[in-house]
Amino acid sequence: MITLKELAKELNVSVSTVSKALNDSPEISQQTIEKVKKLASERNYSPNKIALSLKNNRTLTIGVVIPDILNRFYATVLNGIQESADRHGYDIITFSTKESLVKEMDSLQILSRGTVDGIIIAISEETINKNYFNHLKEFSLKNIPLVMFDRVTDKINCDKVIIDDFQTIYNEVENLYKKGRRKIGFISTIHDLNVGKFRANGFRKASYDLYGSFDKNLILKISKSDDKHVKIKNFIKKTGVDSVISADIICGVITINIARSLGLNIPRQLAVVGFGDKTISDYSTPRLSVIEQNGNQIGSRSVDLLVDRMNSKWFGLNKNLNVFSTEIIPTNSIPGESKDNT
Amino acid sequence: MITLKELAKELNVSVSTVSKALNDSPEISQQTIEKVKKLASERNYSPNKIALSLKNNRTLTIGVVIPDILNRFYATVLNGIQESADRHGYDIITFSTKESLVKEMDSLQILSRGTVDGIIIAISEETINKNYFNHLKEFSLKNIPLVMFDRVTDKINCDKVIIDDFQTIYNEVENLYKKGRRKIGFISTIHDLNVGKFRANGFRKASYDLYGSFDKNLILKISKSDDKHVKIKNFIKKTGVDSVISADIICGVITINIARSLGLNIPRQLAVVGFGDKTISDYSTPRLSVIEQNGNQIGSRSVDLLVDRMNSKWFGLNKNLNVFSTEIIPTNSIPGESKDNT
DNA sequence: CTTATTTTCGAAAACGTTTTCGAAGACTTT
DNA sequence: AAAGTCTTCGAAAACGTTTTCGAAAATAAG
Repeated sequence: MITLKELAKELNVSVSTVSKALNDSPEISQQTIEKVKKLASERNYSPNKIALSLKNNRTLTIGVVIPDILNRFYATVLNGIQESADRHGYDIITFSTKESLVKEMDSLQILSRGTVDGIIIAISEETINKNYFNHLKEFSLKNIPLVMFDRVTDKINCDKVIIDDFQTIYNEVENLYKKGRRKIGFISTIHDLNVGKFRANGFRKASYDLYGSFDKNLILKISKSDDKHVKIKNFIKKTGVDSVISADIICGVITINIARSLGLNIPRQLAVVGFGDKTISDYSTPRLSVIEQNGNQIGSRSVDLLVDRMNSKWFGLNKNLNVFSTEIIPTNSIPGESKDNT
Repeated sequence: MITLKELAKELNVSVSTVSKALNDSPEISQQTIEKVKKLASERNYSPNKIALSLKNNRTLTIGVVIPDILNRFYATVLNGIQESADRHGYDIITFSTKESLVKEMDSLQILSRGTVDGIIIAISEETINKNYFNHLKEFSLKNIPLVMFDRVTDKINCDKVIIDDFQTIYNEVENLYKKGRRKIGFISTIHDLNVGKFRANGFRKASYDLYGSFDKNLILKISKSDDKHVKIKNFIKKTGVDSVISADIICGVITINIARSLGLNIPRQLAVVGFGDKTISDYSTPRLSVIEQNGNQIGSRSVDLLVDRMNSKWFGLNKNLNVFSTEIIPTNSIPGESKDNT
């Protein structure tokens, strides 16, 4: 790493001259500017980012905290964050909390030590369950901009980016109903998460609105220790559903496979649709129709909101810093062959 | 962000006293140490990481450059890197190059500006194809430790972590042969990558060794624009294979689905095994038997090697800095029901 | 030829730490 | 009481930048 000082010594000028020359300051003569730039490029000098950060009190780095990087949805969001951060000239430093509150607190602690200009976070499952948010509140105090996505909480005042879980499922139920489905089932492995509850509520409300009643046997809750294959098979056989909505990524595919091994025709005898992403649908024959949460867009919008807020913090745009927005990203319906396409 | 200076002013002592007190220096009396620590914890002071980095010429940060974060294998490696870096007290800053040489160069350029102590990288597809590695060579010159994994090249001298693609496939062919399979097929969507070639070579060599000959029709190369379902279906029908090895993650699952829709019994009439990871096997019925590249371990070992090298650079352990090691991580065979288990 | 103005550069401070070294005060030892 | 030894602290430098301000040199004006 070559420094300004070394360049200066070699050229017999002062450090300040070198700095100004490289920044095309009018204080410096064209002649020396060229001389300096020539040597700088020979030695391929580029300014030390750490020193700049210290001087400017800006790191041009965003901290990202997600519950699990192996979860494809969060990987997609991270991808969107990367792209957008890149566009805005920010680097990102990532933490994966493994759904643990302690790890989340540790990560935030590290990030609060001056390494980042702002933070994007989806809180962990444990954090939600324990209803503990003090570690997040401190950021508001420290005046470090914060954006939450997907896993959010009312307890914290900040910009948020979410999808409308309730409405999405509601619409999907309605959709299936319109196609003549009269026994719609709902499978979920995430009923203890907020988003899981919202989705289940959407299902429940739609059932009431459409049928005038709601049969709770049509909801299948699967926990981590359960054997998914067995529970789903029993569910299909016992309830005799003619369609199934899966609240999570994997169960949709499994349902298709099981239904076929039970000799059911898809989608004629059983329509299947589930949350997921495009690639997942490749894993089943016929391809699963998926409701896609646009992870890339969620990530990208989170960065936009964060950058906005950081800018108004530094450059004092006339924005009211106490008004926070919650942005709802629409879901996409990706048609496969596992339900009736119009 | 409260600073030493502010604490010092409030306590009417010098900055150096505060610093020493917080670090339990014997120069400072117990009395003032306690006084300082009390106020520091009240204000929950923690030292600014940027300032420390500048002072110590150490950032305690590792740069990670991967081809695509949406590729589950790389996400898994990243996960392993995270965990191990965490254990060693390092943060990580990530770049996803989208298989682009330019993005790779940009990322490395940023990382060379003093933000990281070392770099872990899997080079992009374009980089391999264009055979261009100058941007990597500069790091050896700048004396920034570098570790490559998975996508590596002989052109660069550094520590490397890989799996033995050739031998893994070779063994798998042998395995199937021992179970009585006599028409073993090989499906690949990655034949233009190094690892893809190694795997194909393993297949070819094993065929020669076992059959004494090699039928090139038993290799199916699928490119990005192809319809996987169609090509695989034709392949199965035309060749009449009794077993299939998939060189990539997804084709194994698809093959199972297609075979079943063709009425083939799995594994009796067609055994299927493919590269992938545990979770992927859930997507098929019967569950796919997978050859798992231990991404977590690859990531974790990469960090270990890097930390070793950084330590010997700073603390000058007697290690010879010009001797580099290449570590081979074994693959795991995760039994599903899609091939004959012993 | 003197004075005013511009051009061109350098010294120093600042960002937040840690560390070296010197100094003042307290306490021991004769 | 004088000299020596600890104990306890502060000033200053350093890490690599940028920026402010002042000064010297060069040019222009009188």
